[in-house]
Amino acid sequence: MKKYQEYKQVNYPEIGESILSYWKENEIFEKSITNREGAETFTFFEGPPSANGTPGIHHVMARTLKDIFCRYKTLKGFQVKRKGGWDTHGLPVELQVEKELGITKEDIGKKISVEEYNKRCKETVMRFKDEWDDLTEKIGYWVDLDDPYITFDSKYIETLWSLLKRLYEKDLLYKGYTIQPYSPAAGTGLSSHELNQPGTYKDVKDTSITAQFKLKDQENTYILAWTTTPWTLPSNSALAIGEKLDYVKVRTYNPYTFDPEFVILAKARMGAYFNKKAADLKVDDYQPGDKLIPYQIVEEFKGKNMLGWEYDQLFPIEGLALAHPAFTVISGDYVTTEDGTGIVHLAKAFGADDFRTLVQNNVPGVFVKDEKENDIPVVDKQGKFLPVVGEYLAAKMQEHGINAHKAFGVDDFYVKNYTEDDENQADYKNTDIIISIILKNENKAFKVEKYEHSYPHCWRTDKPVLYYPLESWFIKTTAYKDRLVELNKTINWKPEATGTGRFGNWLENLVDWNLSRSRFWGTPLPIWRTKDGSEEKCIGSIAELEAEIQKSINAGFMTSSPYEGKELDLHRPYVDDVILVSSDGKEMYRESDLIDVWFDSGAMPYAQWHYPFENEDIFKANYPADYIAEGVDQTRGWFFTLHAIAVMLFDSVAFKNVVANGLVLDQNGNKMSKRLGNAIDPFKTLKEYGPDALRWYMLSNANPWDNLKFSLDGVAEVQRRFFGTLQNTYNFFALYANLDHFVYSEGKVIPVSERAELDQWIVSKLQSLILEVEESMDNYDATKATRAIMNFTVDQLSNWYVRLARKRFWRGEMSADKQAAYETLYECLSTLSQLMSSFAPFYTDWLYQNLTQALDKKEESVHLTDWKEADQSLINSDLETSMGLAQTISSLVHSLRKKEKLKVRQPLQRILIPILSETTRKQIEHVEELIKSEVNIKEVEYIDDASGILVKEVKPNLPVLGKKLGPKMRFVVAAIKSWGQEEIAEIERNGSIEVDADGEKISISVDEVLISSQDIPGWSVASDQSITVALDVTLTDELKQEGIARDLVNRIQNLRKEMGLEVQDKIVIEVKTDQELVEAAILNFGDYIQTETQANSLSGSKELSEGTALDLDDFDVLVQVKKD
RNA sequence: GGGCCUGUAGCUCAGGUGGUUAGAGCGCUACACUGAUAAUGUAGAGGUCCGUGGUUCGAGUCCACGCAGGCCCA
Repeated sequence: MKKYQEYKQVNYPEIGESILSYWKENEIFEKSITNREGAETFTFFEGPPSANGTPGIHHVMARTLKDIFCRYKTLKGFQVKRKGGWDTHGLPVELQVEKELGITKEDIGKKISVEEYNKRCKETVMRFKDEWDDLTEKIGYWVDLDDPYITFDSKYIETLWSLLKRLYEKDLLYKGYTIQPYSPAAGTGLSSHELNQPGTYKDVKDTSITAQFKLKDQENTYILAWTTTPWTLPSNSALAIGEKLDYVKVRTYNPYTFDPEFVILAKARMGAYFNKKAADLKVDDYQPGDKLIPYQIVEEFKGKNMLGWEYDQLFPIEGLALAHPAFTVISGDYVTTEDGTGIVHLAKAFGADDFRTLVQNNVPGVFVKDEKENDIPVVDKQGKFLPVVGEYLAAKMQEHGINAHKAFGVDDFYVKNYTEDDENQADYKNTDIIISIILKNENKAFKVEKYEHSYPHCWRTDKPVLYYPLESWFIKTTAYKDRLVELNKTINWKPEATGTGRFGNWLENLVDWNLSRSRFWGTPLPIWRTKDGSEEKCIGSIAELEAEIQKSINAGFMTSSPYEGKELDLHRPYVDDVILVSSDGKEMYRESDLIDVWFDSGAMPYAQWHYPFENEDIFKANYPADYIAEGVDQTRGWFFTLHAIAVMLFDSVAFKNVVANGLVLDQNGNKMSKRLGNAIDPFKTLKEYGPDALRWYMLSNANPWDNLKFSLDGVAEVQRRFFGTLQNTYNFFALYANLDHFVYSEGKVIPVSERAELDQWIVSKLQSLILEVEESMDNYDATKATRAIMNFTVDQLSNWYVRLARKRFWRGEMSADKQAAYETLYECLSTLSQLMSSFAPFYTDWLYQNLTQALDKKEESVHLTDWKEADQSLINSDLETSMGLAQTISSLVHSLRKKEKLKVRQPLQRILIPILSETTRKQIEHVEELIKSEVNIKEVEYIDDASGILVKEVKPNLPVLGKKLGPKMRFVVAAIKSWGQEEIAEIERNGSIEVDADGEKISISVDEVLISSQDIPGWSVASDQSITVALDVTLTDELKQEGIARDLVNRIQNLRKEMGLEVQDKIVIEVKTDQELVEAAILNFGDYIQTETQANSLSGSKELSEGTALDLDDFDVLVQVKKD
């Protein structure tokens, strides 16, 4: 009965499948959690995916990354609960449903009821859940799929409401304005999605003005700013510059009034405002009316220097005056020199950038008060100036004698073309033109021209869009900005730059969180208001809602609860049917907004447990998260909303460690897309390569935070090179262990100190590996860990240990040495199965089963084991250095043999190694036997000072000398390079030597130089950084004979194999040769040949007629091999 | 336009705190091994470290400005 299953071939996808069903049958995942009951918790939060599309290969990356640290921490003894989750609300679902139903947003509530529509959304959003679950299982991502949190669930929404209410009570939830695209013709806001419809952007010709803003307290000096929306100029409250841009002050004349003046603009924009032909004209020679206007730069400065400059309000309209810092120069990060003057006019009400920049600089905007004392812009929702501006413009028209196609009353100043006036009639003037003329007349315009540009239009009315302040609900994140920044610094970001840069900078420039969405499928905002806005209620729970409904029924506003006798659903439209009653008995209606879906996911730490309504203990034990991971594109999404809610409501971080992974691109570095056909199907890949190689490839190929250029060849390589090698190593072990009936028995093993040096070495390496993997994983660096494991497995274990130890497994009966070799190899394999199990969960469990099937004491799965700590007493760095030397020396000898065309089978007498220190000598002596057998030589000779043939070389120790000498370095370096053997001997003898450095005497000590051995004169040598090896290439007859004997063994082994003999079969050999050297070889090395080939007899014969002719380089031999 | 990331061999990637001859794997070439065998080993060839300038005795590494690609945001 074989104790260790042997495999001719392994099928990795099959291993994946069989282990998966083993896990399911035996509930291994569940046990990995229940096993750790009472242990310290390690908390992981699942960022919820949306299941309304099929999963891609990049999800394998993200989910693997999530999985590995949870598995690792479980092995380490933590209890790691991980609840799955689904993101179910939001625009993508709605758009998909609209598309499938062939409707638009307008139709919802008309062609289809909101109830029906939301039902469709709910169905659609989980459409691909099965596929997702399938992938999750197949790639071995352990997460609780049976009891996930779902964001549309009523309990989930109830938690959101309670959080919103807490924000509301802390005065952090408010109704404000945000600048949004708005269609005055349709009277409605437009979403960015509506703006992205084809045909929305059209090329139009608008009147553009470069206005002159007069600097305060400076005569005739103006800042120039350009706009394509002159009607926003009365609302100007600041000017923005780019701090790094170059600006000039130019002496010139106004082209309309011919007044002499100084204007300020970006240097790079001068070409657009001044005629080059006028460059040589004298400014003083100008006569009013001259076509060419001369100009002269009188000053140059950076934008930064302009910050804080004050200027006079362009339209000094009574009632629109503003306090400082209005009408000053501020910094705008988006200012460019691509068009205009490099100076941007800002109107708070009519541009999102303007609004943000002004708010950040605490500059007030131009508004008037309505009857409720609210700020409203000077353009109304029909797109028409309020009378306060209208009066001013009308008066100015009179003053300047401006005639138009019609008489303008105070209420006739529409901005854009929202009137139906015929633009072709005589004297047609729109508001922009009227403003232009006024400014020209008042020396406030430097240039007025028609400008063609692309501008968005309302898809329904075809009229231009207005950027306009619309009401929205906000979370006042800015109130907590400092705390958000501060707590972010305690989070361990991988990579760090995402935390300090991308996320940190974003926090530094924080604006309030716009929570409102005008859609249907999402979490409703739980705020009810009276019609006049005098009273508000924020509902924080279902119980509270029901109580309020009861009050409302009592007040007669509702006849019954819409939830009576129905399953509770907090979505629209049901929640919209709830009318509440105010304290003074007025009707209250719900604010129609839904909330941003990012609030849904950012609230998952609380909502997944229905906290605070339930599970307080679970919540408290699992908050904040120790670890989360998502794509770097979530920085301003999930990462931010988690952080914001945690800081604002719990004064805590939501997560302590976060890995932000990059994108998965195709192998050429292009984004994968189904449309381009370069997307990789994860299911197909899994079927072909199995989950382990795929996971391993993704983790080891590049750091997860770098983009991954995904290549199937790369997966294949990992499978072949790494898993293949490991599997070969296991097969080797199993083959011989079964032959020798070896079974590993813990507690009865030979102590490592009593095992062979080679064993001690690999065990030492293994302990070092455990430490390295631990350190990397504790630092959330999986790539480092996987690479270390690969290096150990392939280079150390397989290519060195197994190769050198092979013979110990082969022959003879079981011995202590053999036992030690088995135990050592077994320990390496079983330790690897655990070390690797986080990354390659299927294969390692399979390996673990194979290794432990003969044991009495074992776990059901490698994933249920306890982490085997490194035994640091077994780390022998001296031995590791020795073995390193052995590897280097062997490699050098191999390269010498190649150069001399002497194959390894030909034994050679000796190698010479120059030795500079006793330590090195001892380290090499330690592994001398190993070197000798590895490169097939008889002796190692050491050459030291006493030998008299050692030639040394000296180099400056630059890092040491550099600090001491600085600029004098080059003299000293030159001096040291000129040294011969005498100087080297002197510094070794005296410990120091004096050097002339450009006339100065400098003492150089022996530790400031590096002495190494050089060529041995007359020998063939090879050297590495620190070691030189010479090879004695003399071939004696005896060496030649031994070479022949080895050749013969080699050929006979081949014959045995051709004959199909088993390892243990015995043979008889007859050899015919007329070469003396061959005969001598058979005579002198007959025993060796027989032992090696398992021959019972070996005889030389002159008569042999049949047999195989062998070509031994220099000789021909006839050999006959028979089974005995 | 802004923030952040990346750029090293044909390909995928390593290269604390600046230091002498810039490394690994794959691929390629040659050889070896043939009792791990549809495996394995060894050696070799292969580099403008994206560019330009700067700091320094010394720069792949630090600084500035660019170029190319990417992500997020405008």
